[in-house]
Amino acid sequence: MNFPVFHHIQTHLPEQVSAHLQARYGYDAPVWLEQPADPAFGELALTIAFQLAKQLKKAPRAVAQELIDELGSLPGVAQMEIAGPGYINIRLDRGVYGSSLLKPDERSTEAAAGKIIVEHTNINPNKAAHIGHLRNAVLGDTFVRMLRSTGAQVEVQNYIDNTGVQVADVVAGFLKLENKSLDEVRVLAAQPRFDYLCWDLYARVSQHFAASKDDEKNWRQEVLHSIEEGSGVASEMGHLVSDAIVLCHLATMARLGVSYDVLPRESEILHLKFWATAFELLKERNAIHLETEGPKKGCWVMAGSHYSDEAAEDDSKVIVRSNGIVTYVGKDIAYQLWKFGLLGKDFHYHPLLTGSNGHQVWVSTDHPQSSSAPKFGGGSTVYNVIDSRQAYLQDVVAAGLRALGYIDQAERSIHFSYEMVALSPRTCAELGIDLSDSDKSKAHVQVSGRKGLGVKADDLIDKLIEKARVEVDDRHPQAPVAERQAVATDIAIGALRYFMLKFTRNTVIAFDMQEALSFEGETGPYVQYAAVRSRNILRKLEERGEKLPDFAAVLSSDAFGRQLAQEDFWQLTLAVSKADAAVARAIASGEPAHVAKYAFTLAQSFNTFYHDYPVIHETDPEKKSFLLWMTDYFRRQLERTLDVLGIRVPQYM
RNA sequence: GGGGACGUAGCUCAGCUGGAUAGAGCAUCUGCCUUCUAAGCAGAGGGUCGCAGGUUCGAGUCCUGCCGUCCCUACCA
Repeated sequence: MNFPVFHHIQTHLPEQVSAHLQARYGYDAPVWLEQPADPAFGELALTIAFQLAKQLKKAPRAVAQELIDELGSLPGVAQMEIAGPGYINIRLDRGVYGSSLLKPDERSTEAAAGKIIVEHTNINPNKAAHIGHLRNAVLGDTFVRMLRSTGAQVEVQNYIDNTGVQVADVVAGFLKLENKSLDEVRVLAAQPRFDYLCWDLYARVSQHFAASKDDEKNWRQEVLHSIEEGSGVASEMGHLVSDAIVLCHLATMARLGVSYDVLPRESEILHLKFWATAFELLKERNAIHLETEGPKKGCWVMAGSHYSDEAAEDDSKVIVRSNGIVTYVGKDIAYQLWKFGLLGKDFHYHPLLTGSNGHQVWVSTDHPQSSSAPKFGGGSTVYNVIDSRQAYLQDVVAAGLRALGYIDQAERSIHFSYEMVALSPRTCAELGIDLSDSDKSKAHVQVSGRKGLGVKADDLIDKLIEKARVEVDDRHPQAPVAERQAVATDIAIGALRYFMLKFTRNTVIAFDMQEALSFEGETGPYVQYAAVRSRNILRKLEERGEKLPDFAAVLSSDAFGRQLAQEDFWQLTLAVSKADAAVARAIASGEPAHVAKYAFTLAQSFNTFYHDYPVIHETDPEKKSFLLWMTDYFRRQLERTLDVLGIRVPQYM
């Protein structure tokens, strides 16, 4: 028998019950265990008697009784009892449960189902990152951490659209509005916060083009063409700008502990003819067709029936424009094919930079390199972390795979969607943003790069650190400055990451500065504080010349039975042991918010425990050992869970 | 017009495949720092789960209709 940690019980107990039902009644539906609302009802509950009662035409309570009698004793279970109209409440053996927690963590050995690719961040490299991008990166990075914590093999990709209109517009701005030469831009790009400069320039260019005449729009097209073809001054400047801004973005994300394995770039998708290859495939297998009449005459389009059951007959998505230029979706289909290893082509790579943790980031190039990069792409499942507004385009991409006959891969192309981050009216006012009357009446206001409307990621991080620093200085005026700054940074990042994770994905966040700057209540710092406190107890113990006992030697199953007979100890232990179950559930539902929620309730449990039991001053030896074990167990689980959330535990708080 | 998401406490949000008395945080109010740090703890008030039907032993959760909010519906990305 395996040891009965909660997650294990929750997954294996139903299997045993299910097997029994199959053998006894020929009943074949899945069996689920529930967690009763009231802890007094036990740890787990079966509601299967209700369904079974209907089939057997017996009273639910009678069926429940029959089940209890026939199931006999199950491992780790102390007793089962009937409650209410026919619930079967399950009480676990507390002594066995507690002592099983002393055994070292056993990593799940579930068969690795191939490589999982997670694509996230994907910021247009033409301006500074804003809070919306932070939500994307933090969600993606946390999901990656969740998957990796279960032993899965995960590759993180950050797609760089370095040849699109957004980069082109900034280049147009430098050339046309600013009359800058290549060398002048090169100097600017080497300066700090070049991304801020481009943020402002992009907003100005967008306003300019919005009000401009047609001849200027033609000129704008020329810049875009030059960049797509990869020749001319505009193209060179495009690379200069986008390469510099990518580095800005990586630096911003590194502040949050977000890193990547590989940066596939659009310029290589074009120059290495990924699209040309995909185009041939799509034509060959009739996934797209050439429109011969109507408004889309001369375009290669995908019929609406490929990507939507609801599509009208004339619905179609343009993949190649009548001027021969492929759309973004077309390039994305080629990219998605490559991710699954279905394109028959690969990028060349060169090392871009090495993170502070020694992690190597690679970027695509179009020329063979001497250095040997790992094998990228060829995943078995692909998660694209992209905001929900692009659901339609993601459907088209998956439909492309399906139309090519890659049904399984289309199924495994998962749009990990999330709602946008908007701004609260109050925060807009604080930022000095003038709102139109229609915006003023709304609950939140959309950020807009074109309007330069938004909160820059680095500004927010700076502000958070500043605020945290005030609190740290207040509490630890004697500590070295560098140390206080490091602590303030950990707290600020913890607050930010937690804030981005506490909402479920399809909730629109109305970003409010005041709310985001809070360090109390359901926040990252609250959880960090619990972890710090647990460490403090153990540190204080050492300062007193004591050390942690050998728990396995001191705490027998009987000892656990005695201590866990106390109801609050039992409830706390249960709560702490549910970390794996929480992560498993969060992966199944695709909701990192569930892990955040668990971390918070875990911290709440610890703070209650901390308040109620002075661990170090306990005089009863067995109880003291137990309390120390609880403290240490809390600490480990808090640290593990925070690690999954990408939140560091500060030295002190 | 078509497609999608949402509507839960004053505010911001959870609510796991339909289960037992609908939960947090913030805000408001009342207590608790000579104790392992009060970024904390204990407690109080606050709900026709948008409205109306339906399915079910059981509905915040599933179905239908209505009302309201938001997003998408480009030869932009």
